[in-house]
Amino acid sequence: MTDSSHRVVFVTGATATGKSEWALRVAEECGALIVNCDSIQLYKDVKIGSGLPSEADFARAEHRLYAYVEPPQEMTAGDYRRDFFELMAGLPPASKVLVVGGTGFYFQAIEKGMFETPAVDTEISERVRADLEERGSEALWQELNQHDPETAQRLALGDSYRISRALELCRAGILPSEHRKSFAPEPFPYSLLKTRVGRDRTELRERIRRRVTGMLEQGLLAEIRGLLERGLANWAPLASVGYKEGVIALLENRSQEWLLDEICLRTGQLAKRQETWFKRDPEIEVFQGDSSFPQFRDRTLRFLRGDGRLGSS
RNA sequence: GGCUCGGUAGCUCAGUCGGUAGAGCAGAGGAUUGAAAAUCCUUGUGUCGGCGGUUCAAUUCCGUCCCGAGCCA
Repeated sequence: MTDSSHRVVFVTGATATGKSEWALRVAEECGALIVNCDSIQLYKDVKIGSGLPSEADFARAEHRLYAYVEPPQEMTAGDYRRDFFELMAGLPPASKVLVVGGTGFYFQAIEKGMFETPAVDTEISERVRADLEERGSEALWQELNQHDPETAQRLALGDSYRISRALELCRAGILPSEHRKSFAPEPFPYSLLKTRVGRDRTELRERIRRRVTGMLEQGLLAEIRGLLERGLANWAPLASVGYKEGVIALLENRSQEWLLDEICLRTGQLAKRQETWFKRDPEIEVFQGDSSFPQFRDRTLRFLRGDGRLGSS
């Protein structure tokens, strides 16, 4: 992390906006490296449903952090951050990097850093999960409120996910609210440009439908069946959009039409959440639709070549 | 053609023993610090199928017509 001569562009955006293709074209032109920032494309053996780039696309530019995590291993934002900086540290000086993906939380993890909390015993987290099953999220919220009222107040009673995590820390003797308070984001160590590929909602829905149709034709269900046969039903990626619905389709014997509609619906909802995340950051430059690709291209190329910004640090 | 059951929010439906109506889903907006493609939060006025009648008052009762499903001819 000491070499700060790399130049990094975040290419963010909702799923199916076409950000991979945009990044690829820029990479081809200037020899940039493409780094994944998608929480599912990190994993091996979830090619079709995660929308992993094709072999042909992989051949167009150098790609990193794609399909490298072996099942049943699971990643966290912290793991991703570690892998990202390890990769960056190993690059030749003055590398050009395009970080492409739709996982806002992971972009945040590399840009701003994470709270430094010690690892929690798996025993404790398993206990919390079991308690959640038995007693429900409100009961856990009550317990959290005993330990750390400040954190409890921030969380909705139904937010089982965050309540569990916070309670886990409390039971391990850590106060989440204190970590939050003492946290100071460390500056990103490289020159950074943040972009987002925007897309009109109706157009995006059409693109999603086309893409999901393609996934089904390529054999999404067969891919899922294979994963289930390997005993991976509880593996995190199988809970993601496309896989979750596919598992239900297999178990409940649903029709292809049902599955197509269901995945399109859930993907659209995912896209909205992704947009909400990225919209929050006013530093992200938005490029709306195909007609603004030329501007995107100029902006990113100039930045990567180092003549786009005066005295950037 | 006759009988029966339906026609209420974009969809599926609930409801009003007559005082102009509400859930789930969808949609929209938002949150987000170690599972994040996850997990949550906020948000519901619509000629209650059309037209007539009864009534102070009808989406609710009555008549009739239209549409859908089923049964009988």
